[in-house]
Amino acid sequence: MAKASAPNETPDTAPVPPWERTRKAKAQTRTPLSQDTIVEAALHILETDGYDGLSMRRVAAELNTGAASLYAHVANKDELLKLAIDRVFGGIEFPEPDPEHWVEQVREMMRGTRRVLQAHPGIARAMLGQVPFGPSGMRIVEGFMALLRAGELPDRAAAWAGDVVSLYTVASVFEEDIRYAQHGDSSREEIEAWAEQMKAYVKALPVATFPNLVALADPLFETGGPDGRFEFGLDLMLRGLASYSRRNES
Amino acid sequence: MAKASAPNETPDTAPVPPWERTRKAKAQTRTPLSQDTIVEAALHILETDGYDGLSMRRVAAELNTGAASLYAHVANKDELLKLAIDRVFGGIEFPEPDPEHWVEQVREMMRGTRRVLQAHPGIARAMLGQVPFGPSGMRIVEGFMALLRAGELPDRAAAWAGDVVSLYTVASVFEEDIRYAQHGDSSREEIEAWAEQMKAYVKALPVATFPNLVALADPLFETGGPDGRFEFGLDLMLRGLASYSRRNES
DNA sequence: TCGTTTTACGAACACCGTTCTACCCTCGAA
DNA sequence: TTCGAGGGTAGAACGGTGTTCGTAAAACGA
Repeated sequence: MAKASAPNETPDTAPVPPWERTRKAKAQTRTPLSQDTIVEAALHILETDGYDGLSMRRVAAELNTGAASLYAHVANKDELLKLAIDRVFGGIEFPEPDPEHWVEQVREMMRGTRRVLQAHPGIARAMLGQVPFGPSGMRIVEGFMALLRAGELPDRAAAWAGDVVSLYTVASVFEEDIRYAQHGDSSREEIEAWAEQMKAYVKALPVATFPNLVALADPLFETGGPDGRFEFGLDLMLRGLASYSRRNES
Repeated sequence: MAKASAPNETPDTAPVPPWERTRKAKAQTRTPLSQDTIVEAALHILETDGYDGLSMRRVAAELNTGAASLYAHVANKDELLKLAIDRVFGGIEFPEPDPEHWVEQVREMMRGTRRVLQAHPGIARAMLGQVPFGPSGMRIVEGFMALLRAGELPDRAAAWAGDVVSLYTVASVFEEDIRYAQHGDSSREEIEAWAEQMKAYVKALPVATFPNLVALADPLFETGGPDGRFEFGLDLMLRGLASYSRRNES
């Protein structure tokens, strides 16, 4: 189809002369990169390979291009992560504030946030320390502030609750990501066997030295389902928050 | 003093022949590496260069040796981090449990933990996802469990509180580490100017779209001192915990 | 002293983020 | 239509990472 074959598309009879510069054969049609496609590729890699699997070269390979090409669309890896985060924020939902049920609404929002983060392993790591100034991030923070204010918390309590409750939520997912990355190769049975081993180890500790650890071995290693611990910690925070509410909802 | 000079200690007159294998000049006496010295070097680097500054080559350079030498003493970087964590745990203190004041005791222990972690930037990152099975870690967890049980919490609440309260504490320090790493080159004035800029940006948002953000701009960007937000979140958790206590301490 | 084991360590491997340079393509002006 | 500017692509290279391999040197014990 080409009017004139490019040098490295020489007919089969003669190989490319070695003095010619190496240049990858052109795709038939050039589908230009864009920030969107790069972010989507990054999110896909996060899901399949986790945070440690995300490299610029990996993203470029996913898009069948070279790593250097990405830099025409994103300033650096950090910016790519920020864009990915804002994309993820777009999946978080929040309700219209209902002052009678603000505590449950905050709870549900954090549950939903957690689920969205869990769908993108590694994104929690990138989120820690980031100020959510992207368009979706601002929307989420506004929605969260609205719920907290519906609870008639003092302004400072509402503002800071946004920080600490979301820190806890993100950190909780991040810790799970780490755990998953450490054990991703193991089967569920292997992980459970390992946990049983740890529990047996704790139960066998000398009671004189570790009376409380031994006594709490069972609940310490009780999983409580996928959300057990997260829900408990969130509940602690919400109980504490409720005690600040002028609505006295507790 | 040497009976026979090693090849690369040829007298000044003749340089070492280039075909001879390169080998670093021997130190006069061989001070052997040890796990301890490696861990100490790692902790020192964490303090001066942060988590991102910690590489095996950097540790080796600190000890005037080659990175490969470290692997005779630690299995890998991950093990080095675990050892460093347990060293840090050794600096955490906890009181003898006093049932009348268990809430304040937990608060103080978390404050102390936070200070110890802050003294080793980056160690918080390494701690997330780790089960503290080193000798110091077990001691700390036992001490923490003792405080929680002094509060007559249900067993599950005590066990899980250990997880979620320490997760929050470690995450809080980790987030600060990230923030510091992002702004470590900036002066205090520059950081404050940047924060003022962000506040002005938020205040100037359209009120129709972001009524709650605009209304909370001041407290959102109020620092509350170095521990303000951490203390607030910890307080929420402790209030929530107290509501579970059979002592009804709240 | 000698053989074996342990420790040390350079080179190399397979990766990383990013920059530099050259090439290619598109578009607008002359 | 041609030419030049600008933007995008992408390989090579730079300076880095954790780790392994193979070898030299030191330490240890018979």
